[in-house]
Amino acid sequence: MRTPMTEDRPLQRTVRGTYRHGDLRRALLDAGVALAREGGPEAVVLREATRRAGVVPNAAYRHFASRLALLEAVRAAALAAVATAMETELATLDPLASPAAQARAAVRAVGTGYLRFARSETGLFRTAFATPVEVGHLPESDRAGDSGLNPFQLLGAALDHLVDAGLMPPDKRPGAEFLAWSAVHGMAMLGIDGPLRGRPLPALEALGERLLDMVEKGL
Amino acid sequence: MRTPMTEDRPLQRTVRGTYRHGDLRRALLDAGVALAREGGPEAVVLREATRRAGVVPNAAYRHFASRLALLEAVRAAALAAVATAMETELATLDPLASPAAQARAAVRAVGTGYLRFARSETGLFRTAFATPVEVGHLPESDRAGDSGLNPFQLLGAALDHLVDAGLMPPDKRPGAEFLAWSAVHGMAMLGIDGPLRGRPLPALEALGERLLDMVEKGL
DNA sequence: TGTACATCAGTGAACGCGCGTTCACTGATGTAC
DNA sequence: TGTACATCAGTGAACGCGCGTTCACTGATGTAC
Repeated sequence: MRTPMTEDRPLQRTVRGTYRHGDLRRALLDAGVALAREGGPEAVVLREATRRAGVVPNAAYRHFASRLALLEAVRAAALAAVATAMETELATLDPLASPAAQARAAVRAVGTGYLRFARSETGLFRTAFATPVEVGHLPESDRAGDSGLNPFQLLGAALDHLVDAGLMPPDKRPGAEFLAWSAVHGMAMLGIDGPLRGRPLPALEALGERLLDMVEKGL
Repeated sequence: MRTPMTEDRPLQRTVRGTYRHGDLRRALLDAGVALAREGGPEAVVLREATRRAGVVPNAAYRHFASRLALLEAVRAAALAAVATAMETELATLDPLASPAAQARAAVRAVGTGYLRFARSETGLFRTAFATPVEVGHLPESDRAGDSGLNPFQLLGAALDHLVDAGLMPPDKRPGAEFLAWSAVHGMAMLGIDGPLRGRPLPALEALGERLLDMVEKGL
């Protein structure tokens, strides 16, 4: 039942050789992200992270004040990963299209990136958005992608372009990100927890497109 | 930190007097529901349920095969509560309105019921919809409200009426419940976990209305 | 109507588990002289 | 360039916790005769 990764880590302690680890903070964070990827936020277990880093459990306390502090750092990394997924989707857009077409496509790309990430990186997605607690605040940049924007800001920017292109009345703009986000977030969650779980990918993609149609028309 | 409820329950064991409990299954289920109400699915802890029922921990195994079986029963009860909330909202509708107006209002009522339930009974809502595992299957009726329909079926029925009233093209009907549900579910979740948490109630109600506008227009 | 007995709901005691966290320590590093 | 020493990253051992679950039991109930 143990993964190979878990299994051979104890060796690493021996393998390390040096008393100092080098960059334990980084190693713990990486291990935490891997755990989140595999099992969501509740899988981010301090002792397991130290095991994977090849270090004694309490060594973690040199770098994180508590399990929650580690989780919060992992969460920021997960948010950054979502932002990157969105940016990847945005990068596929046709730069030659009209501004209006680009604006619409950007909103869709942001939504598609979100949905795809939720599907392919469910554990990280849940860590980013379905973590009950939210405590310490880290530098905002920890949650951002390459563009320096976090997922929420990327959506906001796309909606701004929609207004700029005359495709959305400015008076509808305030709060619109919550409407678009709700739709997409809900579908993502229904695919994880709910009635959409386990549906074939093409069906999910098609449903996602219809959802984005609805949002576009409804905004 | 202990609630009064937790505190004085040990007395109940003494108070009971009888060796047989009477209806322990019911008592455990009620306790489980209370726990879910207070803290969501992860708060449904077998030992605590038995404590509240005034009984020794392993007594639960006469009535539930495992902690998960209890959780599943609680989950069904939570789903039934959501259905009831929807039905309550549906009952406020004007029966004199035109069929078309009624159909539209019914869809909104279902959505509003869902959103309000998520807000007022967050723990039960999370238990109903954000429970990671889903194992044993109970009688479908355990998940239903007074009408005998579960939340999903209530939404489906409302959408059917929309088609009947000529407000929705029949070819758009298949899968439409997933679109509507996504929107509403997403907003519910953003209000629990996400950026909408803690917003003032009027703002949330207004956002909910706008979301339902979007769904109506977009479907 | 009274008694013997099977049934089974609830008891008592114990298990192993992995967790987060605290303590006093030891050993490597790098800085001040 | 060489040595003394402060710093602090990682160690070792232990804690208390509450959990789900198993076992062999005991006591009340209701059914068969």
